[in-house]
Amino acid sequence: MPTLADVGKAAGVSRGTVSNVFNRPELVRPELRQRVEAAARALGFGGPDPKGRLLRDGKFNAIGFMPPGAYAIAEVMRSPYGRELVLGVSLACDEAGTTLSLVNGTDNTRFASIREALVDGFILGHSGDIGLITSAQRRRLPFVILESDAGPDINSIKIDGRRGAVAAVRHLTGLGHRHFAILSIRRTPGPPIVHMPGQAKRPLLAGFSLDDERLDGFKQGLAEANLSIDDVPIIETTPGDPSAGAVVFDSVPEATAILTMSDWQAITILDEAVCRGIEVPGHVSVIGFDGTAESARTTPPLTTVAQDVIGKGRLAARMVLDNQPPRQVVLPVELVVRASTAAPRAKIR
Amino acid sequence: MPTLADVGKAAGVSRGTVSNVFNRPELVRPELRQRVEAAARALGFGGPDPKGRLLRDGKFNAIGFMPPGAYAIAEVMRSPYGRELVLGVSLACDEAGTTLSLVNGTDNTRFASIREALVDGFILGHSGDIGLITSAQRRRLPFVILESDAGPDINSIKIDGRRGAVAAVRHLTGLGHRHFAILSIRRTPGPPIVHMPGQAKRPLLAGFSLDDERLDGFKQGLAEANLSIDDVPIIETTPGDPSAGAVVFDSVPEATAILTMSDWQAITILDEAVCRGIEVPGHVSVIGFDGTAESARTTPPLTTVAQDVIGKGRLAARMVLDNQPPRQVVLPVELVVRASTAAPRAKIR
DNA sequence: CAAAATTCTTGGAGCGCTCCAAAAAATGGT
DNA sequence: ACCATTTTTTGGAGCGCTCCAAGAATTTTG
Repeated sequence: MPTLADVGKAAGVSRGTVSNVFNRPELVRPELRQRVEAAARALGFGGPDPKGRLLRDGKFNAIGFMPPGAYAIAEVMRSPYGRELVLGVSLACDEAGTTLSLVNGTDNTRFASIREALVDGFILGHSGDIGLITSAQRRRLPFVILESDAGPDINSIKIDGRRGAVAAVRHLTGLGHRHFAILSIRRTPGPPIVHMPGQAKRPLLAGFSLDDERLDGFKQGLAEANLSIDDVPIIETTPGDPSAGAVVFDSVPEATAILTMSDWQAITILDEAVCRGIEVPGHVSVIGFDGTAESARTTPPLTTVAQDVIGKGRLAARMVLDNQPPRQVVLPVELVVRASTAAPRAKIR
Repeated sequence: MPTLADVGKAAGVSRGTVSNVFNRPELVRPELRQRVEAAARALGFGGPDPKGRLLRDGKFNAIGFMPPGAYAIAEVMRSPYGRELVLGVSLACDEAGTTLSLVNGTDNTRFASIREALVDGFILGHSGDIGLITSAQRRRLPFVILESDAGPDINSIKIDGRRGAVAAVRHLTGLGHRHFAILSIRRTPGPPIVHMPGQAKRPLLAGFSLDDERLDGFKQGLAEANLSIDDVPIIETTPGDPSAGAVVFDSVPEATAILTMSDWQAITILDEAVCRGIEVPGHVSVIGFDGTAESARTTPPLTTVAQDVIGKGRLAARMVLDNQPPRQVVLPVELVVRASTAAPRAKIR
């Protein structure tokens, strides 16, 4: 690869002049400029290498997005929530003329990824791993963490998951439902885990504040209707796991209402329901979470606990870009009632 | 920001030793290592700055994705096609442990973006602008261009758009349709442009080979049924423009079949049809393009010219990552018949 | 036509790091 | 105690660039 100096030598000028030809052409005499340009072309020099400049002035002009938990970028792109989040971030990046780096990192390389990412700041998806946060702090770059409790010195944005979960349950108990199943999020790869009532070690408080809050909200909502979450089966599934629906219907056939933690999970249920000829909301009500665009397009359209995912992504990017003193933002949620929920039938299928 | 040298001074060791502490800790005596680590902590040094390393060994470990045409990243993320494409790319990036940079660039900054992007190679969305390609070549990094004719020295991947378009028309004419409307892609911002038959300057051969090929395929398909594309209204709309449907129904009320260039456009039509009480496929048949996941979830599910978008993205990333001699890949398409197309009713609404 | 003003070009310094050959320190063997 | 090994640490070189003060060339002015 030729460098500025090589071109300079070929054209009989100095490094600095060649740099000027490319960066401030108005500073160099037209005739000389042409000579330099010709030399550059002859050598196949395509302009100053950004690496050099980078070291000199130190801005990457990029922000990084690190997927939540231990997910890969592709898993984010697959999930309706993840896509809208990235869309929101990209909106802010577009405005700011910044590159958006989707930073990869498997479980064991996440720390290295944070240390090495070529970015001016980053957005961390939620994580139960406190180590990631200290790792991010060490880098001394502005960053924001999503859906995690991270204390007052750290930028964070989360939704009011508890309130959303309560609202979901109230809606359903108000409709007359008494038999629930909860679809919770499995945070490790693997098949669905079914926690039936009475079993030891139910997955409350697993360390992910996102999940814990919602579960806690479900608990509260159920309690308000004199129901105990301890009597409700909880199924942990990996987001997008297509077998989720089958497992739910097989292990909790008596449920008339299914609470989920994401639209994606709810959609999975809807798909399986179609396969089995189970009617939604006739036989069973399903409620999503997030209020993604997809939730409005399903058949039937999903009742869901909506949040402004795009706005959240955009805000996250802005916080990183603006680099103000740390804030902890809690975004509101709103129950959007559509057609996937209705009163239970007197007799169950 | 403290540097290796600062930490070294504080700990009474050399730059090189500090570097070793962070990169090859096994090389340095435990006791010394601890001293250095303590000094680093005291100074708030969070590890070697990646900028320095970068200049030294020159790999960004990232590939760039530059949106097609003059679109912003957010526009890519919004479109079903764009999302799947990025998903495919991210899949390959995950496997390779590479960062995916979504490179921003408005019309006037695209060249600069290519020149400056901190990537080891890139994927260019289709473009009518040959300048972009030379600009990319100058950078002398592996790159691939999507859906464009770029000659034999350049990596490119495209689908067989002509064949797909022909198949779409055949399907419809086979069903008995004789009255068409074509939804083509407007490549500049702005409202839909309606080209009625007989008007001058119809938008065939607009310079985007993607569009041109499909239009040409439509033409051929129509010709096979003794129909002329010159008699078919063509409406150019910006992808995702919600007014597209209204414009089509208003300006071509006699059409019994609507050909589009993307699922997204077709979905727009479906939405508008619902608003107007127009039945699909009862009153009008609609055919999509791309075969994205969304196309299977609409009501009714879309008949569409399907391609393997995810596979395309993945292949593109692989080509960049592998840096082999240039190839020109043409991917097959397949007409997926679903429920948005049917024989026209005898009498039009 | 020399001096002053202006325009253009130069090359040193330095960005922070890693590599590596060589020096220094520690260890081991006799 | 001494020399040969082995283990640790050192610091120069260099990655490619931009900035900038200073020097060179050119143009303007009196």
